[in-house]
Amino acid sequence: MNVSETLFKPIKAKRTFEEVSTEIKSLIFKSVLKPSDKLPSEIALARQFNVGRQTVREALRILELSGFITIRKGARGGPIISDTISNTISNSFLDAIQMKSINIGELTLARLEIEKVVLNHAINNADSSDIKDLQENVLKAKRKTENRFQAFSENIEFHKLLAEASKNHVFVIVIQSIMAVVADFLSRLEPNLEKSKRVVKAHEDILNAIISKRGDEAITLLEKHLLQVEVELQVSYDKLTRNDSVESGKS
Amino acid sequence: MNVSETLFKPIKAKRTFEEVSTEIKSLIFKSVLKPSDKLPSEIALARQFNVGRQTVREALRILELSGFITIRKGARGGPIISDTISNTISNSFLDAIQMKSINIGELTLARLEIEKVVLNHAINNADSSDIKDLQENVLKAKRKTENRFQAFSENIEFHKLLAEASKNHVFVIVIQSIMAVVADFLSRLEPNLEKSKRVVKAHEDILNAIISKRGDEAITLLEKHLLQVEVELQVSYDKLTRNDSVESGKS
DNA sequence: TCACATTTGTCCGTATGTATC
DNA sequence: AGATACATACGGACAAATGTG
Repeated sequence: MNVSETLFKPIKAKRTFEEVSTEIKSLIFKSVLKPSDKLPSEIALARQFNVGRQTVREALRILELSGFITIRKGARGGPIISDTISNTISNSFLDAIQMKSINIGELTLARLEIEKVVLNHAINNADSSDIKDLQENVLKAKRKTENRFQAFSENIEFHKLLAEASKNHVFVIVIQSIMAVVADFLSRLEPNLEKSKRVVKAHEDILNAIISKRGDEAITLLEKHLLQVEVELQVSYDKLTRNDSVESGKS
Repeated sequence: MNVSETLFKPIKAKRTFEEVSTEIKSLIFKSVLKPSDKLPSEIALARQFNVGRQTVREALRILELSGFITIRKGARGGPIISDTISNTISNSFLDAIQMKSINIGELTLARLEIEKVVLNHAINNADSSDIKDLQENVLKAKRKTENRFQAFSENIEFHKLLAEASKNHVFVIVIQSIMAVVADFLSRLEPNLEKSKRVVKAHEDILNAIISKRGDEAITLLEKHLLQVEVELQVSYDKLTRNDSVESGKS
């Protein structure tokens, strides 16, 4: 009868390591524990929570995978509160993408549509600080390519900075997740300086359009840019998957 | 060896439990292990990998949190390959949302923009099977509200079905993640049958517009629907956060 | 209903590798 | 270079849960 009560009550018996991890997690949410704070060692935590070390370890494993803490080994090491959690979502995203075996066209389509929306908001909401970040990003990427290095991470970062200029955290998280997938695709390809240069140029053009408030042009440029990337990605990827007998040797 | 690959993957695959978890994960990716397959017990895995049981447990913990396996206790229990991984992303999303303390307006704005895009693709790509799923969803929700029950999960599901009709897995994953956040917000509010009925009605109208190929109308209806939900959400939420000394009592 | 076997959950002791001082 | 502190990892043990006969 009382369906509504049981509906939201997980009858799941909580395991001790889950209680420990959620306890620590909630301390982080409440900002009692802040980024770069150091947690007690495993042994100390085990004593304080009155549980075994293995239990603590599994709790720490969860927090680590969820991106709340990083763990350093050695003296003065131990669990440390992380400042970012987003790369964890990206990892989950990557897993899901791999499970669904998503192809480049599908990825590009979704990316294009969502980034257009985000760019639109970025154009309207970007302040001088955002513009400065974007300019520095492009400049750094430019210098790198001029020195005959690829600007891989900078070119990924550009899109994250655009998302941040939209002033909407949800957009930021979504774009970060998608860019992780894009980066994963890109990382499998062989380096190509010319392509990297073209990307930097495209970013520069988009940024200039944003600065001079030519919103429609910025979106058109973004569209062209992403479709161009897709073509290059597709070509390289086909070449790669042709000899795709990638087997990890047994040991 | 292959330095170029390790350049962007300085992931320390050093720890033993990580090697174990990635090994099992890759078996899942290669479909050697399929959903509902049963993995050996911890002790058996420890023997086969020639590692300790603690190491196996930490590897299983990772796989469990990543959504690849579920674990049952007791005889004939053990780790089982899951068929879905998406709820994991949603959990990470929820964590990130909580960290950034995202508000309802921000969430609705992003949701609206992204869902409009997705709906657009759903209108163009939905086949008869998608329409049938959506119709059944609305029908089920309707019956539930007529029997004076809320159609909570059905109303969430409606938006996921819309995303699936877009025929783009990336959209599906993104929408699922966002809806997890929405569901989280909603679950904190007190049940309200009238609101649930209004939502079902809105879904029905949107679905009818899709069926009769009135794309623009469908989008307009969606827009109205989401904004209406936002208003209700905001009102209820303000009421809720007024007496917000929410403390989880120890038991 | 009642044992029984299986498997996870948890704790403890110990040993080793590693980073810091 | 040596001592210290910490994570990592192994093995043994028992409790709790759960399905089977």
